[in-house]
Amino acid sequence: MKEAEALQAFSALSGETRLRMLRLLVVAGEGGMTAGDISAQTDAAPSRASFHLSALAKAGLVSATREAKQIRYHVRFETLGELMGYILTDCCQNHPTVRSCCLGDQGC
Amino acid sequence: MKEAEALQAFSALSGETRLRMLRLLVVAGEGGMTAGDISAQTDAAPSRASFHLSALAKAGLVSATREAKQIRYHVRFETLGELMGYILTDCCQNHPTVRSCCLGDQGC
DNA sequence: TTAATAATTCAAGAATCATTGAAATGAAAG
DNA sequence: CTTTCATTTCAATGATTCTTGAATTATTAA
Repeated sequence: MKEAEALQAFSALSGETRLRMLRLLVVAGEGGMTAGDISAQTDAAPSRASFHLSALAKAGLVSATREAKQIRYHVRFETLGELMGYILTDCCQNHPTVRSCCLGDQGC
Repeated sequence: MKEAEALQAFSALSGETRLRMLRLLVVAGEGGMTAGDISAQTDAAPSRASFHLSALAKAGLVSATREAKQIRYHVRFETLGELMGYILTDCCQNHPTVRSCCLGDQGC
């Protein structure tokens, strides 16, 4: 991940509504969620939801696929992993204090 | 780390100047850097550097200590580790794809 | 084709953030 | 005590970003 992409990802994650949307999509898992469901569950008007979802999509944090009349969104864990890698390696040069976040529950 | 702190951190990292400042401080290591050095090495006027450094400090990503006439800044790896933990655990629920970023060079 | 539904795009104004230069603060030296 | 140096704070302007509602596109059904 390049600096420009990381900046875009940080920017996309730095809004309350967008972070909540992403977390909703994480909980939704494989099934994802439609734009309408996301709009409803975040109390954001459709145009506002669409605006924020497209910011997340532009940053590669979510993907969108049309499904009949609706558009279904999925979280893209790959990009989140790359962002983690950027922070850990490019930004923090693998500093052990940062790296220690990896020592959680299910090890690695 | 709470959501509000994570948002503040993402916000602090979502600017080119601030990300560059943080990376400078990572490279500087234990010694840290003075506000003047950071200002000079980023081509940012002193007031501008001060503005961005205080945003980083407010997010807990850097610390500041006065040293005679100068103020020395250090990166706070702890906060960066907590941010990584937030993304991995709170945000992504330890999803293996995100977790795989931990499998780099010096293992864990 | 027409109507209905789901979502996006657009335009306007509101709100927030960044930049600049000048003034103020804090610390050391003469 | 005054001056100088390093940095921050302040105020004004400029630039982005966010929000809202209306108009538009895309899809399906009647």
